[in-house]
Amino acid sequence: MSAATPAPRMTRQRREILEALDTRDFRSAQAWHERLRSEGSTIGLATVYRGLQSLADQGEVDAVVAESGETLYRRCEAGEEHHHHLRCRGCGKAVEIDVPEFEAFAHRIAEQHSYGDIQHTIELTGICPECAAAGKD
Amino acid sequence: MSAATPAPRMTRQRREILEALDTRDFRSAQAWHERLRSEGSTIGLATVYRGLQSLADQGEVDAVVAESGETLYRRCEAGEEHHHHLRCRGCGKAVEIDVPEFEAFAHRIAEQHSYGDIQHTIELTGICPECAAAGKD
DNA sequence: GGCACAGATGAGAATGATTGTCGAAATCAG
DNA sequence: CTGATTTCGACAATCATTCTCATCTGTGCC
Ligand SMILES: [Zn+2]
Ligand SMILES: [Zn+2]
Ligand SMILES: [Zn+2]
Ligand SMILES: [Zn+2]
Repeated sequence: MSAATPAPRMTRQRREILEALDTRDFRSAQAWHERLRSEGSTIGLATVYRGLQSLADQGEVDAVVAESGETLYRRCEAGEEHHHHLRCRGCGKAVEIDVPEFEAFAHRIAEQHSYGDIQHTIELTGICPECAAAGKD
Repeated sequence: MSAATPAPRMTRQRREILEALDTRDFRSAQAWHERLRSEGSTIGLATVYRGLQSLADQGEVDAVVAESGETLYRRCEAGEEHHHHLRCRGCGKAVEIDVPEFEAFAHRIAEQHSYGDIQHTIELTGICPECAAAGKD
């Protein structure tokens, strides 16, 4: 391995993105961008996309693909382990869930079928109490 | 009840789509369209999109959203129960898997957090033996 | 501090998947 | 067959995301 990832520079924009990611909600890149702008930042949309992707690669943020096909992001607990979510389709609020024994199950199944380089997705979505009360069903 | 779903008409195009869906692979709407065209059909792209979506609503085909955000489709066994897949990221080939007790687990978690209208996604992806041999890793 | 430069930014164009529009063609009840 | 309704298909329009490229800015070095 010749190219160790060349640590991203800490620019004003990157810092702003990190600071904006304070809520526990999953939001789209465009939504985070809007928020940053509404708080006075002049950051560009492309920069938000690049920043969030880079942070996701580093494991600093979680990224999930919604049914609509758009990618949603939220800050991840520092150095947290691999995990899954129960996410609200209305507001993006999510809680982390533990799926005991699933990791092992996945590998067993993969081996049975001789599939390699396994990845898995487990996402639960629903409507949170607040959104339900607001009539989003 | 005024508007009961007005059963879709069986047109030549709809029949062609069903016939094309003979392999066990997950492919994009565009890929299925290409195949239909290459086999002489004059069906339009929008029609393929509409048809696949309609069939997915009826449960005739499975639809999954890939990491890229594009939606992949494949015929589902007739009247089959809700299920999940182990899919090859190289060629789309998939096998259906059984995830015992997960359905119950999902509902228990949802109730603990008072989330309603629960849906869940479990997808395993990997590289199948053929694709691995072809060097797609 | 001051310099050099690779990496980062931002405005806007480009892309690519999907959806909308609308006149023409097909389906189906009577 | 006839007319009401639905579906087609070509193509324009959307929308999220990526690319281009001229400009700016951390960072390592003196
Ligand atoms: Zn909510
Ligand atoms: Zn996991
Ligand atoms: Zn299936
Ligand atoms: Zn394969």
